Amino acid sequence: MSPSRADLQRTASEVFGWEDFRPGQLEAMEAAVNGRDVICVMPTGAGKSAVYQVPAMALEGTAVVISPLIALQRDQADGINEATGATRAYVLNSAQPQGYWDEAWAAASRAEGPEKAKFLFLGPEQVAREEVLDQLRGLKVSLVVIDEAHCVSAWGHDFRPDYLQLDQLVRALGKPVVALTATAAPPVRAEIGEQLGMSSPQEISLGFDRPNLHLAAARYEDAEDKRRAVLEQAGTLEFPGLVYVATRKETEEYAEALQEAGLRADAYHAGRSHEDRHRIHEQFLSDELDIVVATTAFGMGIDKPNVRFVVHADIPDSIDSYYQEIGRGGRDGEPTEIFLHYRAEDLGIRRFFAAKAPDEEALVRLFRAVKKRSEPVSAAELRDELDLNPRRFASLLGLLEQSGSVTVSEDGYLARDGVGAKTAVKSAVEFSEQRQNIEESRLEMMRQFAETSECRRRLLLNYFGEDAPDMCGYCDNCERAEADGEELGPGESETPQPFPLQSGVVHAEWGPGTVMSYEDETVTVLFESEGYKTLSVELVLEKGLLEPA
DNA sequence: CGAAAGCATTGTAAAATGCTTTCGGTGCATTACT
Repeated sequence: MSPSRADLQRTASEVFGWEDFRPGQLEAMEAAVNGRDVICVMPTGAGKSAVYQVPAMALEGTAVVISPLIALQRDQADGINEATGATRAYVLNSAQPQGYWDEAWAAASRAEGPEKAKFLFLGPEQVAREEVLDQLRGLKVSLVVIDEAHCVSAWGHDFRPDYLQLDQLVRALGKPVVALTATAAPPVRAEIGEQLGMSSPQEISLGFDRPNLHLAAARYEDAEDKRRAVLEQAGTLEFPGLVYVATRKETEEYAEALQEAGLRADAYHAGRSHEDRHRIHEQFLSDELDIVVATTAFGMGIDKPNVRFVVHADIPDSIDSYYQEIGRGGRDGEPTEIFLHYRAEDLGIRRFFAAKAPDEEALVRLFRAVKKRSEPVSAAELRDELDLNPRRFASLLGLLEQSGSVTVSEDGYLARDGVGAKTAVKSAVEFSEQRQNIEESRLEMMRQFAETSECRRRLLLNYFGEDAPDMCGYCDNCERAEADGEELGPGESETPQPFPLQSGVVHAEWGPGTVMSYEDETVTVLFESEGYKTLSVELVLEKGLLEPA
């Protein structure tokens, strides 16, 4: 029988010392113990870990936790082992000796008791290994947990393509999936569900509003003007704070300039040594640094309450990334300054990072290798045969699978009947182009945030599918409007809103979509296959561009 | 896509101009070296 609400509460209290739950936590836990897939969207610090840790301790068997960073896995495992006073969690990766793996497998196979492993932490790369998957199949598994689940869509396609094979794990274990993330706009949520092969997941979203973050932005024509403004501002805001930039070189340059101004600043990016990265992280946590200037490398797993500002010297690639980064500010609920320094040219480097066309020649070879077999073939066998670099291989195979030319089952990959190499490559390329269109439209939404003259908080909340008042009163645009004596009460906005927010609409060319926001006499619609499109409300009405779905 | 570095041109000396090339993020695992 599955654990009851009272069982969950008792486990939380006895094992972890948590006496009460925050909103959404219990709901998510109950769904999981009752065998339902869950996508749980909660800000960091809202107790996301509890959502899987409590059910995993209350259920029989071992939870398999997939997490993107080994450092993050260690933190979680240490927390569990400390709370339980025993080794209940194991972190498995290539740095561990065989003996440790053996010990973990043995501990997971034990009968329930104080020595049984209740959690195994792995990265997607480990789960993609046949022998690891076989071992997992042999265990009694309670839950499959995907931590930082937005990585599935952000990293899965090229950077860490093994994320694309997680549906194999889900299928092989046949247990409820708990996907956890701090940010996920509707298309990201949809992709998480799809990539993980979740069946009608329950979506639990805790609310995206962070009222203590003061949102503001400024636009520049000249790069040097922007640089000066960033440095000047960073010196006057209350510490500690974060400055996000696009490149490693910029982290070094800004950090140096800030040091020369007498501040305790350092540069953080993935090119620095492990020692430096660790030291900077520690110094930031203990308030020994005023400012960390960082690329996107700095962030996941940082839970510091008193970050007083988050300044972007370069625009991020999407509102999802932006929200994630600014969300590291003001966790203590105190007023926190969030500022975006923007130049239209800065969008260029984001386009560059997003632009990756698949290798058609390699796609042909891979598809032919699958097609010449009448029986399903394993990924490992294909990889050995084709001698492609492993990363590219996984990304191409994922593309063939997602574009529908290759099917995957527990036995392996099989070409779909009647599909030729030419068609397969064509669909894969089209699929990849469509994904890029969506990426481009997400960047376009970020540009809209940067350039808007209306309430920034409303734009953010609408992006995540939440309703919001016309004006929040606590962003630069609202303050300017108030100073100018503008007053926009509800329903008084000049632009007509022909379709309700979040309602379904259909466009003749772009198909079905969802109304996300109204802004400056335009309406933004999220189309399933095209991403975000912004249309003039006047034209929509005049030409009948949208029909209610 | 855009910034910056590298290089050649200009026209008789040095530095300024303009064209071409290069480079740019995120982490796992693995491998070849100290």
